[in-house]
Amino acid sequence: MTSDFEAQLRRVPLRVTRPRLAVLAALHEHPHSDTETVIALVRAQHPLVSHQTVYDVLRALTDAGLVRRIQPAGAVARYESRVGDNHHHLVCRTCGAIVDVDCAVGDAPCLTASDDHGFTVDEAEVVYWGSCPACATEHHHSDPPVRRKQ
Amino acid sequence: MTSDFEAQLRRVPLRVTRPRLAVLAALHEHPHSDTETVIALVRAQHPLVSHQTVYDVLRALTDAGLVRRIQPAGAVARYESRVGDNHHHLVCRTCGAIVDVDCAVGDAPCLTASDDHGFTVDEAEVVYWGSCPACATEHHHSDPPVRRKQ
DNA sequence: GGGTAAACTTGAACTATTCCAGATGAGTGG
DNA sequence: CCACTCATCTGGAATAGTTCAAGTTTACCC
Repeated sequence: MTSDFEAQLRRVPLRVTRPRLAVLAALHEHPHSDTETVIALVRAQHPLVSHQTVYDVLRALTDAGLVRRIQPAGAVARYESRVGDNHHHLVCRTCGAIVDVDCAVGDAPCLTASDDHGFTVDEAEVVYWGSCPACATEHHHSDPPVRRKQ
Repeated sequence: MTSDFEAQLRRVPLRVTRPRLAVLAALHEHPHSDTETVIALVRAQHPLVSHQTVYDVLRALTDAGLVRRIQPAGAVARYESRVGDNHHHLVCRTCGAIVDVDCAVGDAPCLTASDDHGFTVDEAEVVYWGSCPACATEHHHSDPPVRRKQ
């Protein structure tokens, strides 16, 4: 498990450090975590890791393609370690929950705009907005509002 | 033109004020503007309008459905007055330019996820990422990097 | 083991946005 | 047409997420 993450880092290549292994492990077990959550998870094992290091690591891993940054409108950045496919996300407007959803129509149609206006398109990102099962059933209570940036 | 915006506000209903008319006019002539740009456009006619008022107006108009907020990952919020259809956007990774694109497959398929995991989906947002014609041809120069938040 | 660039720590800075309290004014009813 | 009232606007301060910068440590190559 750990050696798997080590191999991922060496393949990129990036130096193998404790903070990077801890971030990869955290995202593997808690997909769609935001930075604050990743910091807490990393510090559970290595209390002395600085927040700046986690920001640096997340950027390095994202640039290297080992993790993917997702940022629904009005929310903080979240990260996931599932990369390489083109899957999309369901996002709950109420509680912010995110779940993966496979691309509905395979790869190709997802990249095809009706008129590309001369753009060179390399990715089509789809976000399905709605309510998760839990929030849909109790939307009349005093919902604790999600912290949103917007 | 101005009376058209006035009618829009009364229909919602929202009070008709100079800041609101100015924001609607600004977005009508400069779609996909960010807040800073809207503030500048409004102040061209009404120099004394505060930035907080523009933020308030944009929120009120968004909540009322007269404008739509769009916020590509890692960028500041932008606004447009084209509402009511479900069109999508092409976004240039280099310069941040945004252009509208009609929904490729009509309405219904756009709302259909391959597996909704129990979510109640009310909107499918599609962002096509790539390079605009200008940036695609000169991507080797020292591109002035776009100010991005991420 | 020693050298070196990459990575980490610490602490401050920055930016977009929001919060707050008080002043103003648009719409309504007299 | 005038007064009332609540929505709206002003001005200023605060917040949160993220980034910048300088100096120290450490992973990797020889």
